[in-house]
Amino acid sequence: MPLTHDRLDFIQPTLNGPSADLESALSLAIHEHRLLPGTKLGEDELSEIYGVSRTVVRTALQSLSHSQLVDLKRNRGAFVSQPSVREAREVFEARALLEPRTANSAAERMTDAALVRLEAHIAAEHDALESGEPGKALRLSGHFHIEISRIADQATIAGFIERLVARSSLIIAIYWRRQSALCEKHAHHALVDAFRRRDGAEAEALMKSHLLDILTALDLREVKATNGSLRDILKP
Amino acid sequence: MPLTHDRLDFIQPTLNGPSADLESALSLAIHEHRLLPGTKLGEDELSEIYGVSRTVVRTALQSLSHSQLVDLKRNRGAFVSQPSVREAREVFEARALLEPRTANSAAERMTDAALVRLEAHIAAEHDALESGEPGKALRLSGHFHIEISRIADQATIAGFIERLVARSSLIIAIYWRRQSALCEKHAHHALVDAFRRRDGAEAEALMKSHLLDILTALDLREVKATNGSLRDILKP
DNA sequence: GCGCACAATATTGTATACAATCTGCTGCTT
DNA sequence: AAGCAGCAGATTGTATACAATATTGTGCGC
Repeated sequence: MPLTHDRLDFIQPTLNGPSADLESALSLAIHEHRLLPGTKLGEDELSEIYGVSRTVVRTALQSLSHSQLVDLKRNRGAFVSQPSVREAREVFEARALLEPRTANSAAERMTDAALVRLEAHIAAEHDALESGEPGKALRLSGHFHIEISRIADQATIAGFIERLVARSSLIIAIYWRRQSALCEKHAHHALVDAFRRRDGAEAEALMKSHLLDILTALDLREVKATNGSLRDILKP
Repeated sequence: MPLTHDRLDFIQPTLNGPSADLESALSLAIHEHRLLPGTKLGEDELSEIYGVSRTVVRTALQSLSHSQLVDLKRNRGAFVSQPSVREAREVFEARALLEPRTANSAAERMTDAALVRLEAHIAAEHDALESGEPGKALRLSGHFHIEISRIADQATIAGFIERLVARSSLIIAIYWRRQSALCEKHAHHALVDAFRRRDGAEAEALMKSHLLDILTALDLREVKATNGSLRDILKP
């Protein structure tokens, strides 16, 4: 029986060294919107907090910058990324291109075990919402998409989707409009239903409209109250 | 009048520090098949060759590992990646998914300046072949695809394609069968012709068959004379 | 002679020290 | 008072030293 998807799903404990742990911790915080776009991530600061040397902090930050979660500016430091409106649109265009087809493939290759995993995943999302952890719920709902892409069994494309989901989390942090409630629960449930019926076409359509729903719930106008970084939005 | 595309097109001189330079140099060598998959990249070795400290070597290697050009094994070292047959198929499936549509977009947004760039690019490929630099020609022909994706003006997808092209270079290094000549010249020329006519549908079709041509010219069977790494192909 | 254990060597991982660069302030000049 | 020069502080970039780990070589026992 699968565990509820907790942080263990994100963090693979110390096998790749301390820097991977720190990277996971920061990634988690960003995905849960505890670290907001624009926040500066000082090296000394982090090295003190986590009790490691700047060397490993540096490694982790570089890694995060490659996955586009943080922006590394030479001689200036590391900042949580702030995708522009343009990038936001591009990310969701790319997702609309990749994910529906991937959902279709996933439906074809769906196994009972995978179905159970997805259902447990949705349950965990629900629990997180109930227990007043919206950040965790948001992270899980993003991870739901990653889980699907993995079931589709195309590691390369799954990797791209993982990047896109990560970037989407930042986009949501910046451009989400408060009034529209984040009710992915229904959409995810409908997807699982389609998967259960191995209905690829339906899953594809559902995923497509689901992504569109998210996109239209965004308020894609420049600079929503940037905290932290400053000056970068005024420069050119 | 655009310069012939030389290494300057790959290397943006020291603005991001020595590690970016080293990364570019290694990336270039890998793309030109002077460094073959499986080759070990020792840190001391590189630091001596390029006259920099291991710190910057390390940074460069990490960067390359994130773009999947090198494989970083904890406590073992860095090796030029060796994509498996399965990965090879996935990469070309992903390319078949992304690039034809991207070529279509590129045709729509094609400008005269961009056309000139592409033509110069093909000329450079030709020159490289003529002057007995097949590695350089191969690298350029890969970069041709990246150039197109940039013209399509979708940075996110262009980034994905760049990764795929890089990985394709490794795949070709491993699985290319000698007998089939690499005659991309004709395909690239046909693509430019379609672009010149702003014929998106034609460009899309051409790109699709072009990718298929490359894929079918590969000999996708496990382990073609792996040099270097060993043991990893015998382990499980 | 073969196989295993242990030591020697080499290579990577981490921490720390020093250098380079940027930021922000002070105080002078106009 | 506004603006610029230059200095002080802080932060990042780089190099080096040390620790941990894996690989290789040697010798002992069988």
